[in-house]
Amino acid sequence: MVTSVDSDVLKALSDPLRMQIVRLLAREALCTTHLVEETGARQTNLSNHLKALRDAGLVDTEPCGRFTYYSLRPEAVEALAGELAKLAATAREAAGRKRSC
Amino acid sequence: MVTSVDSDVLKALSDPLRMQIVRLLAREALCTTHLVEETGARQTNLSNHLKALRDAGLVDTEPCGRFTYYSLRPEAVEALAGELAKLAATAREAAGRKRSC
DNA sequence: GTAACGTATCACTCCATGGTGACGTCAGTC
DNA sequence: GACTGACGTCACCATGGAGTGATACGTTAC
Repeated sequence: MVTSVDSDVLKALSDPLRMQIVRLLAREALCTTHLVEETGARQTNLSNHLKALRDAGLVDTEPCGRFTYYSLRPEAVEALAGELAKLAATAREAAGRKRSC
Repeated sequence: MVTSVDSDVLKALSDPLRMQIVRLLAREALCTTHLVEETGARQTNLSNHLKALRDAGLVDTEPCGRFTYYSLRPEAVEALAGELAKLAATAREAAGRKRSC
């Protein structure tokens, strides 16, 4: 498929809390403790969501002593943005086309 | 919030069947019958998903006799793509920044 | 008029997923 | 060594959402 638009990434981003995490990580790398402060969510809950983001390839982890730094992977977000832009372009040039019933 | 990245739109796109519908509609306007043929899903099921896409502002409807044509709204997809690109850009320029523990 | 067709809505079941507490593990401090 | 704090994993429960059949509504054909 040409425009495969990774469904896993979209799913990972479709949760409001995960989206909030991604927005925070876009500004600077943070460790779980910071995210607990910023979001008000429980550590366990965050750990689950961070695992989901990791599995989707959206964030990188970097252990630092007993802390773990999380950072956003710009290329993953860019890839998704590109796919969507391509989809929109396709829709624009197909505007008006309709299959007859 | 600057990068508000509409969570509803992401949620609407995060379902594989809905993503498939969007991809089909990007190429040409289709009515439910066509989508039933293309996807193999039940009419009721499709109607539900189309409602979700309508509510998210991703598709337009155009009644045509007893048929209803659905078409993708490029601007909705473009808006999302733009937000994500902006997010990726923020992440790129913040690369290396980390909050100390 | 009635029949047939395309589509939307409702009520329901079932499954996936989010949130939580208990617990385990690893690193640093004493 | 023991203790504490930072994270991750597991098992459980509750909720949301997907899929479905029955049904209602509007339009076209007869």
